[in-house]
Amino acid sequence: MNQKQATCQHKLMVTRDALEVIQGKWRLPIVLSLTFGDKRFGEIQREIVDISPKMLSQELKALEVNKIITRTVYDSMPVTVEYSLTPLGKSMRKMLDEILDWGVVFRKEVVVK
Amino acid sequence: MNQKQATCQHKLMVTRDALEVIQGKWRLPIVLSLTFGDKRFGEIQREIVDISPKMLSQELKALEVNKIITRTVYDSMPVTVEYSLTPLGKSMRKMLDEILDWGVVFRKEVVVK
DNA sequence: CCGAATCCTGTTTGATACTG
DNA sequence: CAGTATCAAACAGGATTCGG
Repeated sequence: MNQKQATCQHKLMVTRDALEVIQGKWRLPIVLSLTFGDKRFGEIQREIVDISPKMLSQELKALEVNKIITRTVYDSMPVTVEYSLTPLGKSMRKMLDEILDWGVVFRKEVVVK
Repeated sequence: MNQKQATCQHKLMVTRDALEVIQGKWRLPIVLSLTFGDKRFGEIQREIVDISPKMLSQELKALEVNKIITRTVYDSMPVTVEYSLTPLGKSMRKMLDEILDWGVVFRKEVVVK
């Protein structure tokens, strides 16, 4: 399936595409947090402790543009906004798991040593 | 093994560790390029077309510090410097594959559409 | 050939305060 | 609650020059 065109050049291209979404300090943490269930703005902010509302808002927008998450406004009083993963967002699961697994290895080998 | 402490908070921590290495425009591409075999500075530069020598040098150093790659100098004339993945670097393979796989999906769903 | 050193710029990120 | 506005700081990245 993806073993045709598996040249270094081709892989470099795909990596760049993926990096556009993955990149930055906050996007992966946000996606990760949403894998635990739909959340509201404030909930995410409380979970990712040191993110500013500005960054959160900005990164959520970027993720929405890239079709990773959806934003739903409930016209209650006060307004409630919920964020949830799209199918594409959910498809990041395996990747996320591998990153996590490697993070554990890296932590053991380098961070704590 | 990693299902104890698999809370959202714990995962967020590990993600941050991994992100420190993964982050930036060039690190993953560099590591990817080295999965195809040991390479010299110039070879990497020719493969990752639009990287400047400064960035390449800088990112190679960072990867070395994090024990992802090793730098070997051969005292030939002129000097030759070879970069290769450490075992830790090689352990990124699965993660890299998943990122690649997801990159393909993302490209199909968003980039080209 | 393999970089190091310097300088410079624009983008990213952050702190803080404020609004519907 | 769910953001926006503003201003400042940090950093990534590029251009150029230089050396062993």
